[in-house]
Amino acid sequence: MSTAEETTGGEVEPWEEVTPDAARRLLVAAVEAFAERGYHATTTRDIASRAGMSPAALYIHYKTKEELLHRISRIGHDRALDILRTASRREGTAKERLADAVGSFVRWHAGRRTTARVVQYELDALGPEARAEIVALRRQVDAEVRGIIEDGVASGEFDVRDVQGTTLAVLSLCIDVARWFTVNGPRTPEEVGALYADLVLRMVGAG
Amino acid sequence: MSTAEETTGGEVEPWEEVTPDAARRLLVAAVEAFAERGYHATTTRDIASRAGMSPAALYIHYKTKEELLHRISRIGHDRALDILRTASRREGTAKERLADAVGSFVRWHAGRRTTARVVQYELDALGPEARAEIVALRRQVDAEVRGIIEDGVASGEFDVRDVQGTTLAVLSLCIDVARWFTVNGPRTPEEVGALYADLVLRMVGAG
DNA sequence: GGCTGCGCTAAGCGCTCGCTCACCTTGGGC
DNA sequence: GCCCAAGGTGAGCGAGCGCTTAGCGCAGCC
Repeated sequence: MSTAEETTGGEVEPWEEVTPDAARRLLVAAVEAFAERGYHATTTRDIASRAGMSPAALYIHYKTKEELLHRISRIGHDRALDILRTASRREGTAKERLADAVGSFVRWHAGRRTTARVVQYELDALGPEARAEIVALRRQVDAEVRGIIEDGVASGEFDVRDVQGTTLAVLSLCIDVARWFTVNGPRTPEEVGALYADLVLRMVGAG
Repeated sequence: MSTAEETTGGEVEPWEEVTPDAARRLLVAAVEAFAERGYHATTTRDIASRAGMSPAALYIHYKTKEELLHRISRIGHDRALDILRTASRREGTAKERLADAVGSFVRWHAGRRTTARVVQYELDALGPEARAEIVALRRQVDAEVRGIIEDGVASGEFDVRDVQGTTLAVLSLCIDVARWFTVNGPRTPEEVGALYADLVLRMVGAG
């Protein structure tokens, strides 16, 4: 269990909060389809058939295709935020906390790449209200990383001229992992996490 | 003119190679639409009406909607590669060349964000042969950046353990600019380019 | 053992998609 | 002044989309 936790960057088997079982199967199918082809290129028939059900079954558990994306995005952002908060609020120096935050955040983007891809790149497919809700979560993600960097600057551990710009760059680096990472590649999520943590420490002058 | 060149990261008014005029207007309209809503969410009617033409006019100049994306992606990648090659082959130390490459590459992604967005994020919408052609160009992009980093390591200017991994991270950082940058934001393309060049030099141990 | 309600399916509605086709307009050559 | 190619339009085709509806099978209760 704890091994699996480490390899995925935090969670054993996700979506356990989604019930009943048929709703979860549909949601998992939607994550895979959205990650592979994108939200707009995915049909409700494709999602249903991946879940082993008829097209109409989707509408028993979800009002629209967009509600599926919203649920996925919401749960994914909650999880991402949880990962960063855990790293941010542990004991230790700012350097240790930043390395932990970047390492686990990157492991999540690499290890749970299908989810991360949907979460990070399908935001624009949401309607205005749903998008506003998610954007608020993203601001909290930004605040969490910025907080660690500010702590490091205050304690003298870090040497950063533009805190907000550096925060943006750190998150940017982590998020883009979801775009290029593939399980067929030469690196494991752990290796990428360790490399990126090291690079980020250099970026803040603590390498 | 040279001012404009600097603000956009390299080019004054692009797409000049696309003729005749109607074909260029359609292509520019497609870039805007694809960048705003994504390839699959864009309709041929939307593209044509942005160009001030009827839906059927598109098919006089392009065989399919996908051919439009292919042309955009090809020209955009050529331009991106050109920017990196120019920086890579200028005279100067590896440190200067890497700062120049990252600075101009980032300025292009920020200043010509609509194009960059399509180029970097709509690759999967291409068919197999077209995608293969673009993937080859991307390998050349990677090689150009890796070359500079290898030069810096060889000359002792850089301290990099994992050259390929660091190359990936540098490109990743630059590319993700196209995802988050907005003209309404607080930073100009020049400012982001300068900040990112500085951060990248730190990543390679030359900050 | 019959009834009820829930989860699901088969069929299909209305719509919009990418794309086509028959026809129209226009500017240059003779 | 007439012709024709090039470049455009209006109308619409077949297909596939998101989503709905009528009804089926079956587990649980009396």
